[in-house]
Amino acid sequence: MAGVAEQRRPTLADVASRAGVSPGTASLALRGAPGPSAASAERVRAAASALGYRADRAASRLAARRTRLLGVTLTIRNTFHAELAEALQDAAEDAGYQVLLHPVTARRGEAGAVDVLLDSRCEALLLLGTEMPSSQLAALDAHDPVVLVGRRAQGLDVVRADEAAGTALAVEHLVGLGHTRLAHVSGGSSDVARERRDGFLAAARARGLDPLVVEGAFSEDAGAAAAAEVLAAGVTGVFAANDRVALGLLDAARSAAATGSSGEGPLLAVVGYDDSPLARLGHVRLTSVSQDPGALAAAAVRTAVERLDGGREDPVDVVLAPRLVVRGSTGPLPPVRSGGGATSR
Amino acid sequence: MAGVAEQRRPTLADVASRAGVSPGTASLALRGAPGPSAASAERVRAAASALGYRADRAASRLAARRTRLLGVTLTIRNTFHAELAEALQDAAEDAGYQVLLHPVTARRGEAGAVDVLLDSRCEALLLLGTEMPSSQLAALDAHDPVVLVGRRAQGLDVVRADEAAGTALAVEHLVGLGHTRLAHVSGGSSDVARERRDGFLAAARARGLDPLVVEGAFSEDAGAAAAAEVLAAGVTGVFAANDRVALGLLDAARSAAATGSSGEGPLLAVVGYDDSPLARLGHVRLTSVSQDPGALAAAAVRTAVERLDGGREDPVDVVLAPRLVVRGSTGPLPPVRSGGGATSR
DNA sequence: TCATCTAGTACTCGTCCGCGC
DNA sequence: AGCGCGGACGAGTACTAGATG
Repeated sequence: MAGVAEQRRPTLADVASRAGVSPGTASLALRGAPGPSAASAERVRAAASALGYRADRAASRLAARRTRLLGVTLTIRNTFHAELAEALQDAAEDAGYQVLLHPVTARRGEAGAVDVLLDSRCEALLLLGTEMPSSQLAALDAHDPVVLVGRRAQGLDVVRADEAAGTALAVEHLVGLGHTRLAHVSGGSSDVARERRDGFLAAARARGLDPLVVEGAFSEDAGAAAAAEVLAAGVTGVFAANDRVALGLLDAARSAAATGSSGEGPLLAVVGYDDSPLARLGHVRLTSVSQDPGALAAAAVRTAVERLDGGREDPVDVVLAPRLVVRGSTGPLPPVRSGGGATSR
Repeated sequence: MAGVAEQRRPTLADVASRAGVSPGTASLALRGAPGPSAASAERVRAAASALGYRADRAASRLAARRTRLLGVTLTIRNTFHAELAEALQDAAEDAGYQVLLHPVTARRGEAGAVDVLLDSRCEALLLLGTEMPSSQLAALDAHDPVVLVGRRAQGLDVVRADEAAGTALAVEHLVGLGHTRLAHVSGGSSDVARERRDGFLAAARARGLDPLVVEGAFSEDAGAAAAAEVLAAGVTGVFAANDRVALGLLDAARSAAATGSSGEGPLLAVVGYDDSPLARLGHVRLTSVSQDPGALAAAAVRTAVERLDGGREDPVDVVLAPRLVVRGSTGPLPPVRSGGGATSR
């Protein structure tokens, strides 16, 4: 249905001549910059809207000699990344920047995404959950500020959640509910998984407990696989390495309870990690540690802007306190639940 | 850690002079365009890589008088949109275009996202699951080609999955397994929900069945709420309006089975819709109708490119056949399952 | 003479800057 | 001083005209 009104897009020159001013004046007026008188600014605005003028961002950025663009790479299917990206958008806008998102795809990979961002002259790179080797990261950072979100690296700006604190929150919550037989189903051997496991052990032992650790992975299957051992050990409170593990665990525990002797429903109080959409599912209602994407995003933008506008040189490591989102999957000991799995609301 | 090598980025002119050719020749050589001799092309490439030159995309687009940019709006938290976006990236690349993604955020909304894309001079707009009024869509389309993905609108290009066919696939699958007492838990009153309900009724009746329809919504809670009615009616096979509904239903049915008389596990075969990550969860293994994001993305790009490069004027309605992804949540009648819910693998 | 290659210039569209009024 | 103009500029591409063999 296009076709008809195929005339050339109006340019700034068109607006200027219609308003009877020079392009320079029109540019200032449209950006609300000081200079033009109120009267000419008004005439320019009127002309612009009459013509349906919209500034060409590519041209603006070229002429302005800076782009005010923050490049963001993310694994777009990762819902946590998605939430971060959304929050970054707002945070960047507040700082007078614009976000350029590029997903990491199977075909191009992270390096491909970064290339696009660099070719678009992003002034800084915010990498969500990057898996690039740190030598490459350092090389990038030598040219443009790089901010890592959710991953650590020597000598680079990092914004992350405090894993130990999040873990402690979970343990504290379980203990507060009366659970003393605790277990952790780990996420494997990655940095993050290790931090959570070590944090769990430290927090539990600090409370005089002798907790169980079942080695696992960041998957539902790992959680399900750990269920038998956890139940056999008489554990009542579990801290899972993340929500997926928690989900598998809950599900397996529920099934075991259903087929087993007591028909009382799940006997486990389970805390997850990430506060993913999974945790919010109506029938799951998983208590989970939230990394607060809004706060992480704001910190990431702030970190980049400090480098760009503030002239900071030394790398920072911003560690944010997570918070615990309590839902139905954790209850006091002995668990008082309806047979239906999640607690009644 | 930046700072040190803060010299000006090399430009095409730098590359050209180092290679001893004119900028025009260098430009052609770097793009692999015909013109330069093999020898000069090689010299240009060498100079470029020696200098670490990367063309400025903004400048290129400005000079080229076209951007070859496809603007995509999406609800980034929506995992289906995320999968589409990823597939669009690849499809666009194959067609010689580049995708510019802009998430719809709470703050700016769809109109805001579209504005950014238009200001970036995207040549066409691919809107994923748009909720814009069709008058606005028509206005956009009058200026630049608009392709709607997953939503219908008069007079506009549309790419979507065939809901009726997907529904029929689900019914056929259940009937093929021996189920004759079928039910559908609907998704409410939206267009898509209605198509799925009507498709279900038509497909079931075409097989001489008298199916049950429980009105619901696109949520786990709706699925859980429908469970009692479905079970009481003696239904054995359910087609849920989407995966979330299916999940709620499965969970409630499983709980009912656990507390109820027979300890045999879920008695329902359930088919979902969307083949979302939810369906793939290890402990869920939900049979689901897949809209095939790869195919949708390819069709969407093709549709846009036909308008841009092929000069097509009349709107098309591309309807793609969905496919059924069979997993553990559906089994033959009587269901032979281990007590653990999902079938053993 | 003709195809190949190349240089040079015009151009894209805004923004920045120096200068006059 | 406040306002506004004209033109250079940013980093490329398109096109034309000319040189080469």
